Amino acid sequence: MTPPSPGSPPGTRTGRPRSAEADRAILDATRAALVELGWSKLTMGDVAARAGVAKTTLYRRWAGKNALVVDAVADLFDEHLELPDRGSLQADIEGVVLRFAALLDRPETKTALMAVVAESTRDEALRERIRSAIVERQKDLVLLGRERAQARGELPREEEPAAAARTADLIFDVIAGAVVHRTLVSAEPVDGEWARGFTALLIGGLAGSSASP
Amino acid sequence: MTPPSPGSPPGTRTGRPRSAEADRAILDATRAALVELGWSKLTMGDVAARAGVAKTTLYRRWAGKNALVVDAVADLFDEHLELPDRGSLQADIEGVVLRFAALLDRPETKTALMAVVAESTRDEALRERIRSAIVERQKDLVLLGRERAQARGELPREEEPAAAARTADLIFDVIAGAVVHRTLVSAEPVDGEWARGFTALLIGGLAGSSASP
DNA sequence: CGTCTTTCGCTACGCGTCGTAGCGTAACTG
DNA sequence: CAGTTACGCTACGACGCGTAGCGAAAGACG
Repeated sequence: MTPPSPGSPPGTRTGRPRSAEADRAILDATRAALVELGWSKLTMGDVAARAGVAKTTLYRRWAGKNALVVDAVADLFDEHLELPDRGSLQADIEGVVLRFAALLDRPETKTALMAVVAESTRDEALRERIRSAIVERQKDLVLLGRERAQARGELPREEEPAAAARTADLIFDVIAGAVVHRTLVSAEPVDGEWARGFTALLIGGLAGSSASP
Repeated sequence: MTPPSPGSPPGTRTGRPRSAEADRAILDATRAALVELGWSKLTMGDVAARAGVAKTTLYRRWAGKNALVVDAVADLFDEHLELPDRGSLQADIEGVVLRFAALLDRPETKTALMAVVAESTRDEALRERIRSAIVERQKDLVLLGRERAQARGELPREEEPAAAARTADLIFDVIAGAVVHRTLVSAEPVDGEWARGFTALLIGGLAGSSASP
């Protein structure tokens, strides 16, 4: 019924294998449809037609629009997973901010990310999927930058693991939240100037000197 | 055809007036439906049935789901528009953070806010409506707290208006963005402890002492 | 009071999307 | 070769959308 036989190498199934090309075509078509139509007007039938596959094929692989779009945009977040060491905390934060902003600036992600996050408030599985496929990867960049700063002595190390984790969560919420809010709610560009001002605020705080070059 | 006569007091039209009670019933029904069904499963027909009005009445007043939901949640944001002076910048920021968090914690706003923001990426009029009805009011609270802190001498005044506006925008994006991200993406509660840690970070910056009481 | 104007509830409709069922065919395994 | 799974295709019922048309109700105005 399900596996060919218990004990055979997992991933090796009998029968016709799924077309990897179809997968790629569907995800590409989904991103194209997001650009042209946006989240709300994207339909499964349209994606199927663009990808050159039958609508039933989509439903065999994804439960619906939510899951499909999450996978489609998650692909974009796979591309930039390295953070070059720019030598200072200030430069590293600016780098991760600008990189995250570049991803959010794409029309596919703009319209899709907030929509799936909105859906995730009522779908725990979807939230977990978003978390592992998108959020956690961005968070790793932030953690990496923090680690480097601590190695340089720019930031204090926290010994207690729980407190360190809380601080890391806080920093990530601040960075990601600010970039998302600036881009999607305020609808203003995250450019180099904004990144510099934000980084200065994050490092020095409100009490620090006003951020003017 | 359109106005009774050019020159008559605007807002005074002949004919049967619109029922204010129906307006209230519809918005109440919309919020109730958001709680029970969430954004994606909310339908105009269902809202009309809950409100005890005909579906056509909804369409006479709102263009569609987006506009209706924006007005429904905007009502919630009208309730808390004062910020008691707690005497210090730290306490004022914690106050505004907790207040904003309390609004976001409602199930109606959780599911609706991100959805309409997502739609607004493709609808300029909708974005403007969100901005004036929701975002700008929260921003005023932040500006008020900043003004008080400057009066107390806790924060420096910026003389150049353009720079001051940029800084204000930045601070607001950081505060609102962090709270939204914590609540909706990380899906963790914004409680007093988090508010204290966030405020300490915002005021003192990463370079400041680790925020441990 | 009667007339005019606008809103209201109601019914009915065409349209598009959803998600699934059923079938014959294609691809791969042993 | 037989067995198994994926695929394309068609068709279908269900449902929400947004609108049209109607008679009745509720105020404004003379």
